[in-house]
Amino acid sequence: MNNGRFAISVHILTLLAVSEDEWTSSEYLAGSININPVMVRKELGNLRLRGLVASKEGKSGGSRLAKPASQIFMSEIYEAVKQQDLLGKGINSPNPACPVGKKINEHLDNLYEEAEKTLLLSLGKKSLAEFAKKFN
Amino acid sequence: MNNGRFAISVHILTLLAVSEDEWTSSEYLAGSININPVMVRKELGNLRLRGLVASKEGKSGGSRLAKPASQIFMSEIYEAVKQQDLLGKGINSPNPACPVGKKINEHLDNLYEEAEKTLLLSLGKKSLAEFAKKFN
DNA sequence: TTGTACTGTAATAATTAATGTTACAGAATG
DNA sequence: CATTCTGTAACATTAATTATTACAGTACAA
Repeated sequence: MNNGRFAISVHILTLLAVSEDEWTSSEYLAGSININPVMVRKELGNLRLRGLVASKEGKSGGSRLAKPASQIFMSEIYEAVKQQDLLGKGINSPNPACPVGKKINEHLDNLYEEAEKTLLLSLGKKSLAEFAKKFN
Repeated sequence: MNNGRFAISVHILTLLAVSEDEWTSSEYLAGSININPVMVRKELGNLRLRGLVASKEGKSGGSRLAKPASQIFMSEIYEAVKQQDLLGKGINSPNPACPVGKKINEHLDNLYEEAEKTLLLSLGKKSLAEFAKKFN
């Protein structure tokens, strides 16, 4: 899982939650996170795809939450950002001639899947609204 | 967290669990995992440090579990391998002039810590013995 | 006592992944 | 119709991961 992007996405969404009904520019978001605006736009693109934010092009455009912060959960952000599995799915190419090598990826995948379920359960209890409240 | 190394460590330990009372060479382990023996030795070094394996130098040397597979848990392996935190601690340097930027790392850290606790709880339920049994 | 089969580890190289940057087309506003 | 935004491609840079070579040291066994 890509940990840096999770932090960036939460940061973006928190800023949007704090000024929930304004269109915020990528430039402004980038300023708070201290990264390049293009990185922010890329991340916004992903969050948009996931239905977490909406963006408006053109002058006085920007981005805002696509739904109330109370209806966005950390598990959604986690899933939006992750591309790979938590502990790494089938990275190695173990020796198929070895009884352990032959089957290990399958069994590891099972293990990862279960662990991830637990993690999502935990993250699913925390809403963005709750998180953003800490910054008042 | 370094996902590839987790897979490698579990693989190594599973092989050692399967032939629990033999000294297994890094060459053999590397053959099943399909990576370089030196990588295996590095990983063994780490596992040794954590008290999970014992190694013997010299001819007819090798490695074996330092305690019964039934007393080794996936959470231990996870902790042995991880160096960084699950979702990535304080990677960015957010703008301290922004009320959100100023405090976000602290709040993210809290979130990560809790999530990781849950994960460890889940991984702590699975022993290496249980896992290795799947390969019979 | 010496050859052999191992480990341990340093140094370095190669590869891959993550992050950052520049550039510019297109949209909406005022 | 100039301005201020977004969206995205293409590319550059940096960092992390993984692999390799090399060799000293240890233990066994003939």
